[in-house]
Amino acid sequence: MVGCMKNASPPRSERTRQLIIETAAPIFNKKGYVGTSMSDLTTATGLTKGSIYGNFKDKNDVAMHAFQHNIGLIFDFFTKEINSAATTLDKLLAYPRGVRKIYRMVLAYGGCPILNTSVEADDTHVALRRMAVDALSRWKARIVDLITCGIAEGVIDPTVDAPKTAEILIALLEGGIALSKVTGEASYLLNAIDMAEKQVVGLRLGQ
Amino acid sequence: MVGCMKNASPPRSERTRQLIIETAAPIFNKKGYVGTSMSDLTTATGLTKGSIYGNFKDKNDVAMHAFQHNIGLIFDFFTKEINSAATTLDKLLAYPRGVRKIYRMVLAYGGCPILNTSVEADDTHVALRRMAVDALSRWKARIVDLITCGIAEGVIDPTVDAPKTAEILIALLEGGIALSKVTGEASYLLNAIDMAEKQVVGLRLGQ
DNA sequence: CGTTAAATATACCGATTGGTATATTGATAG
DNA sequence: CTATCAATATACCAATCGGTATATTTAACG
Repeated sequence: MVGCMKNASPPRSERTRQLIIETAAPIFNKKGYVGTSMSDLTTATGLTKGSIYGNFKDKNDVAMHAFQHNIGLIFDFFTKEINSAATTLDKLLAYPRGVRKIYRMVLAYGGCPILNTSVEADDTHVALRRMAVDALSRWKARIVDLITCGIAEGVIDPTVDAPKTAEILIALLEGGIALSKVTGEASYLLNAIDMAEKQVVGLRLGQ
Repeated sequence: MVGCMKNASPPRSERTRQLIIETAAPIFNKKGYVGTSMSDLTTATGLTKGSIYGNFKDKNDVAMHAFQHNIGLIFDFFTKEINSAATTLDKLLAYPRGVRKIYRMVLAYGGCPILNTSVEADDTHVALRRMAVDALSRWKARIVDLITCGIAEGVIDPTVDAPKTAEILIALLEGGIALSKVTGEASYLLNAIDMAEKQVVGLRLGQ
């Protein structure tokens, strides 16, 4: 039986699941799906294959939960940044400024999970690829919504192409992260952030 | 003995080397280094492992030559585009416009080899990573040179930050390619190209 | 033609892969 | 304390990995 569970601490299996996910998340992000082996995960977690396969169906299952975890971290961070911004323009600026705030951590974490998964996920990783695409479209939708909101408020030029602006901002930030990661030079990302910021400020109505 | 070789057709081994490199190049670009197996290469080339290992030291050796081949294709293309441009500004515009000209081919090829290698190459692929960084720095240097040239000619605003502009252009194009590849939507790249073009035009002296 | 050496194919190696069946552990309920 | 069952560990599987030693083919030369 599952027992009463008394609302106390989470069940043991749930804690190991979380341990596995949180341990696997940065590993998958750095080494990729094919580059990460189950033994990488047993070594890092201190668990055995029996424990991992008792909590997850297979490697793909672990990878997908790890990716969801990574996406959750990012979205939670930016949600907080956006919520603590007063104006619509500041909410939009939360993206470049948020990246600037945590870019060291992001690079140490292996770069952006969305782009990393996007680049690696060929046709053999359909599920992972779709998750990356979903995360991207949610991100884009948020930016578009903010721009639309800014237009409605009369603070953003109504002739602005919101989807186009969103895609450019995402391309700038994702490209900057990847290039700074590989070169070890922060300037790629920092310059891309500056450009993104300038782009957002340029949306303002009446110059 | 190696014979006279009479300057006729290239030696047989050189032809198989080229076959292996040209066959392996798009495979490595799509599936990555760890994602590509030697049996992938034997299947695709129709050769056997004996033949491949007779012409290359190991998998790394094949991958590096394949990467160099990919980089060569790109650099040759843009060199032609730049050389056929009349003015310095048109030479700079050759980058975004060149990408627009061949973006379908690039996406079908698996995206940009530089970014793909950059994202996958962690600390276990030091040599590949360095090749990607080298390609990036050569690309950046070319853009900086063109901007410097434009300033000297008096056609580009001398207050322009050349390295910063170069890094932004690269981030835009690389980000756009990766995002369009994973989403299947060309708009990411096309919008990034538009932005890059606008950025170059904005370098002009006296608006 | 036959010789020779280079180029390719075959057959195999140990190590590691993802995955599973089973044994062992550990906490909980009675 | 004991029985129970979920949770974890152990031991093993076939398949594939990168790589090599050797056999076979191929082509140029005298």
